[in-house]
Amino acid sequence: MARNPDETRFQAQRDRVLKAAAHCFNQKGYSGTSLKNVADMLGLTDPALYYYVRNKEELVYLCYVRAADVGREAMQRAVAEGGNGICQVRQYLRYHIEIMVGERGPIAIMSEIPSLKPEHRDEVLEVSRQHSLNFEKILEHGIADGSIHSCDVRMTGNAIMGSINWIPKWYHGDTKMAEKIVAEFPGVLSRGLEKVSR
Amino acid sequence: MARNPDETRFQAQRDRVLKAAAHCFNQKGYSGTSLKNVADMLGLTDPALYYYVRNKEELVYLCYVRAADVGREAMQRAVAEGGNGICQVRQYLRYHIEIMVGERGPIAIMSEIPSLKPEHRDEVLEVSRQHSLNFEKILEHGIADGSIHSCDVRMTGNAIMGSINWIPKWYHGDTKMAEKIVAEFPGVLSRGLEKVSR
DNA sequence: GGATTATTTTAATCTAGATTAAAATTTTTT
DNA sequence: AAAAAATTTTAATCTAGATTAAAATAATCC
Repeated sequence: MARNPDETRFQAQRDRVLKAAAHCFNQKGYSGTSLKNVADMLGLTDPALYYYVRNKEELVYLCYVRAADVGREAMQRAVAEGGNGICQVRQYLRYHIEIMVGERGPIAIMSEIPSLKPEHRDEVLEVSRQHSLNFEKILEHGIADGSIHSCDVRMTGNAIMGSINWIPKWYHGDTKMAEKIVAEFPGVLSRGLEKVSR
Repeated sequence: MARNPDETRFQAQRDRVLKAAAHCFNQKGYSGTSLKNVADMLGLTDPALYYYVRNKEELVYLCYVRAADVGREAMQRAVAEGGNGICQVRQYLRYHIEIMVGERGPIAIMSEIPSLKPEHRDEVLEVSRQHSLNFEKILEHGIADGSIHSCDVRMTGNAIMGSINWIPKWYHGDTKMAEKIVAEFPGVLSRGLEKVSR
């Protein structure tokens, strides 16, 4: 029962489980996906999943942690690169979206946070709140440096995050489409922020 | 068992059921809400709901039909008013959002379409596809009349719809917030579309 | 190649919550 | 105010799908 000291194989397989689960949750909805559905995608039988997660709740939780990590990573990269506010926004959007529609995907939509057990729910909510705050900071930074139009950063952040969060609802792994999304979305979402002479 | 000839009372109560259900689904997620949760909100007991809907699947279905109606209604109003493309977009956004955060709300997020039975699923998908197409038409109209920046209407539409669809995830009925959303969102979402001299 | 550990399976449980049936209550009608 | 219709309740079922237990297979280690 104790896991392999070098956890590489276990971790890799667990990651495959999480991706399969994210795919199912995004496509069929949470209630619509049984553990059997997830197992089938991997050529396994449902009880095998319990080798990788304690239960279904933890499966969802881990999917969400993974989703949160992706967002944080994208934002950190963008901020680390520096540049003015609008530039950081664009880079963040680009990185986040690239990951979502790329190899690392699918990333789970956080639709069922309330179904998580309290500790998990609080953790995920906190992380995602923090993510929003960090995005708002970039916006404020951009307003201060004159690259972003003065705006309500809370509402603007909510609007942009909503767009991103919803992507997995309509993007289903078509690579042709993926390129288009990566090419178009950052622009579409950031154009309204740019400060321009009118 | 036969319903009252003037269905007004029945319909009104059923509408209350649908609103309560939408609220629960949005807050607790679909799997996280039992019929008892919905019934509790109305001071009823779960089997009472079966007087208004055939089963849980139909409850979800009706919530989605209601959500779709709201979107269609908002768009029809906006289009009927005429004006150039950007103006219609703004009006549509305003109307749709006003309804979502107003008295008619909460409106269910369509997160569980795949869980619907085939006929219902197909119908809801078709209606929502049509809604997207209609929005794209407005965008094209705006591009043609010079009020909207040339853009990929599919991606732009997806972005804006995503923002709107996600609203119920973070808006939980605070009226102060509702005013802010109505005041800010249409602008935030449409600003990037405006054709401006750069 | 035998022993130990890791992974998966088959075969049972177990349970929340959806659903149904029948009875009770409330409302409306005349 | 009795009868009929509408609405809701209480008390059982019924079931899909999550979970557990024990056994079987596969991989790794010495």
